[in-house]
Amino acid sequence: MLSLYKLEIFLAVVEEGTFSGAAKRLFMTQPAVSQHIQDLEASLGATLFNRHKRGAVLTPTGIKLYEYTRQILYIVAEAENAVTNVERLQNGQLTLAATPGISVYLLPEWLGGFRNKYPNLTVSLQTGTTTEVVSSLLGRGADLGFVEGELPSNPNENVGQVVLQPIALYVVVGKDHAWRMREALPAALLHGQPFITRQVGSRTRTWIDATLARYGIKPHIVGEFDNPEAIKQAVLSNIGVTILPDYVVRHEINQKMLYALPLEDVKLERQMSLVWDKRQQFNPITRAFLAYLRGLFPHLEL
Amino acid sequence: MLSLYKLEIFLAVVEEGTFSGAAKRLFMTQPAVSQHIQDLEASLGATLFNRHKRGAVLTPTGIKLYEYTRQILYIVAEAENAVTNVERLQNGQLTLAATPGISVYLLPEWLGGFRNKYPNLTVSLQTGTTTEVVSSLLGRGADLGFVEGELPSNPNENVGQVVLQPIALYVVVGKDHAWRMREALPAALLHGQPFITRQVGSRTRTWIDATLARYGIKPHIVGEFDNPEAIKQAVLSNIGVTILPDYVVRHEINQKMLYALPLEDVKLERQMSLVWDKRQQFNPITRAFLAYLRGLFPHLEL
DNA sequence: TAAAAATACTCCATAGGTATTTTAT
DNA sequence: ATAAAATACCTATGGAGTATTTTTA
Repeated sequence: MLSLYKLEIFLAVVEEGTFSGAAKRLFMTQPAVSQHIQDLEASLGATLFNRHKRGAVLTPTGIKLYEYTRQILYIVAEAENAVTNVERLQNGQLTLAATPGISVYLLPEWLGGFRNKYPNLTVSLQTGTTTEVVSSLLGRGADLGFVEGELPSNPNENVGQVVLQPIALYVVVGKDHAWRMREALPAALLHGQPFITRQVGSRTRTWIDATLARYGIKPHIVGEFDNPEAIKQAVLSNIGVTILPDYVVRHEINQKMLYALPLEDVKLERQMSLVWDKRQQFNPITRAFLAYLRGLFPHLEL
Repeated sequence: MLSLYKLEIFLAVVEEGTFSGAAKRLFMTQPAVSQHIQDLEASLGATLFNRHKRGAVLTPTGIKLYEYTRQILYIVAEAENAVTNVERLQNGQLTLAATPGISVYLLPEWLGGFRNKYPNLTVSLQTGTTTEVVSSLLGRGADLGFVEGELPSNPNENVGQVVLQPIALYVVVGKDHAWRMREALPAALLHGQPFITRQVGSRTRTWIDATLARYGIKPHIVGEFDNPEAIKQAVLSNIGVTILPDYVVRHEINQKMLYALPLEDVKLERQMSLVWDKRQQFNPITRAFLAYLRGLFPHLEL
């Protein structure tokens, strides 16, 4: 008998174009994929792919099966959505991927409310760069992703994106810093300042560098870290100043341990977006999470 | 993830009304069925059946899943039909059920041609009474059935039937019998004759008894066997006469070892029918066999 | 020759069995 | 009391892994 699992693997091979690519997407090994496709071919008595050096090409029979497979997996997903009772699900899992700031400062709070509503579900959270978040989505590693700013430059047609909220960023200085009482700051003052920032390659770093460079400003980098928490600690230790989203330093500002100043002449604002894999339907748990998110972001129409 | 196998088991439970009934239909044990339904319920976080003394009753969620399941299994069957290459199938199996005469004298010949055309397929043949043939079909033990005469009196709405050909029956006598040279026989002569026939309970026995009784004829039963071959051997040994379909004794008549006479005043004719389980689609191999049968019985429109 | 797929093997998880207990009428 | 389902436990097959070879552009 045909099996949905084998059909999913078949679909992955079709979409990825190679057995090894499908294996990667499905987090399994290439021999396992080979085995399943061979099983399928044996149970149908037909060849599904012609194997070439640069990947696997569907035979006419394979094309027919592909059409049916899409229908079948679609209706199966619909059935699961219709009958899954998320509240009572004992072994359900939601996997989210997010960039470090969101992951550490925002998601835990949001998840608290969700976990409260659905105590049986397991929520797991992956932290990584925007690129890592996207590839986790496309590799089916994560159900939803949260990113700050733009997506990778080559826009991927398989990735859906919707803005959740703007993120205001501020220049953040320590409690003994000369600027601490200023209302706002002319951007030019940052030039040559001891500056703590994200590691090269991070999208946030690229964004800050580009934004300041547009005004001819180049701070003096004294520290590069891969997460906002480390940057905050460095500023607390008076190693230098930085630019961070408000939510990262909210607590320290209330405690008057840090001070956040807007720039007078440069608008420091990015967007926080929700991203997902457009190629597949949301599973019931993801849908429940989206419904919950709608409570936090009423404009969300997903 | 949902699995087609579990959905098939779910469907069987719905249709049979009890777990044990489903187990019987699927040729598995009741604990195995319980296990699968529990798995389904756990993976959906929902109860599918309310268990009562007299079987399992669908919950509202169960009803929804049942509707989807029918759709899903239907389209999966369609997909299999569309892409299965029967000729190349290495491990395909066709299971036929037939009553003893058909099974021994007709099917082997028909199957010869079929096996020749599809050498990779395994064909297996079950021999039993009409009732056994039908329950094998409904229990998914056999793909198609062949029966002589009518179906069991309580007509089963799940069983499809189509007549393949009429079966002419003759009085058969041994080579030393006084009647051997007659063209035809008045039925009355059978009264009190040493007669060999099928065992009580056989549909053929019932039919012969009823047909003769309608003319007030009651032969003297000297032998009861459960298959036509044994009856033929008994007639060859001059134990008595019998009534058999022509195809059973064709060879012996050519060899002048037996003689077949029609009755002058009673029409001895039954129908041979093909029967199947209307509740499910034919699988690809069964379809191939039906296509082949159409070559032998051109009027067959299945 | 290099990337992709197939093959060979080993190991473990799951599915199915038997035997038995629990449940509901 | 009895039929149905659940539970407990054991076994075996199938699916996945690693290591390696074969194929083909």
